[in-house]
Amino acid sequence: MTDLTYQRPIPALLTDVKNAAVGRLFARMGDAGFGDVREGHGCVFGFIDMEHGSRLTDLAEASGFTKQSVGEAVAELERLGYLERRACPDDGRAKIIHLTDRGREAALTGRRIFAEIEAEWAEEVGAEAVAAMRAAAERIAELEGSGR
Amino acid sequence: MTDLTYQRPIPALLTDVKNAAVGRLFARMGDAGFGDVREGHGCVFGFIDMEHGSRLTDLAEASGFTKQSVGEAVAELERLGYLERRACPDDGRAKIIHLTDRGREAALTGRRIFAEIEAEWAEEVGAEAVAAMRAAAERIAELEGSGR
DNA sequence: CAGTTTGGTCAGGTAGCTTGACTTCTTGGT
DNA sequence: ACCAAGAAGTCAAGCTACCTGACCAAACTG
Repeated sequence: MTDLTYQRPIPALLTDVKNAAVGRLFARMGDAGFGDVREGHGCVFGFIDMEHGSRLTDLAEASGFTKQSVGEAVAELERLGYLERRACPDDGRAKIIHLTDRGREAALTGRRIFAEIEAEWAEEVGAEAVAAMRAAAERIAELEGSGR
Repeated sequence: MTDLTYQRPIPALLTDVKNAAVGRLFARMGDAGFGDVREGHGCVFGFIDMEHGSRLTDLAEASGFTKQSVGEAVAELERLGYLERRACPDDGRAKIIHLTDRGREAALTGRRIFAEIEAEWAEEVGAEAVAAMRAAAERIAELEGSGR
């Protein structure tokens, strides 16, 4: 703290900010009546096609997790009433994962809360700063992602 | 990707950027001959007093992990030759954790690599953008940290 | 209509943390 | 001077969120 030349390591810094966001998110999800949604469910809520549903494989591909991991999240969310799995009419192997009404409500609530969090950060440290952080992060993530 | 109104969730975004940094860090640590250093060792390297050493409890406090977790990292790093635990002259319960020469070398190498990574990002997306990202992240982390 | 690929599931394993219980030593009140 | 309370560190056990590997059934491919 007293060493002016010391730069906080970037992973620790980003993790702190992430945890701050996650903490706020789930606190408010709980307040909104979605206390049973966990962080690991993000691979579903974050990537599912809210209109037409998605396949497990596509959620796995998009989220970067394995089919098994996403499958477990889906199974739990189905048990909790956020999802339904329906047979795919075009492919006897596949199932289409659909949000239920409650699931749609939860997904929209989550998005709303994320927007709120960024808005609050904007009040606290300046809108330009938050926008700049997001923009830089998006560009870096994109660059690194394409290099994989 | 095609939905222009969709904002990538901030935790996923920050995690991607963090993982990009971590990936580069450990690849280069390996190249530099420190292939046995793992991410979990950051709670030591990131917070240890390089001159006078640190106590386990202080590392735990500073890093935000439990004493047990930090203790395990310290034990492993001691086995690997990066640290030494010496009895504390002022307190018979405590031990002072010191970096060995090799440990100091590793710590400095890590810091150098972090600086390199940010410099590379600066080339790719602009120095102002990276600086803005860091500045915003630091302010947010500080605000959230103080509210705990 | 065989051979390969793909969607999804089942089983088992592991890394990286946690909480809880404990020992040893220090500290502060009386 | 003593004893209660607290702090430093360790041991044991457990949990969570992932992973890899093996597999089945259905679908494409020639």
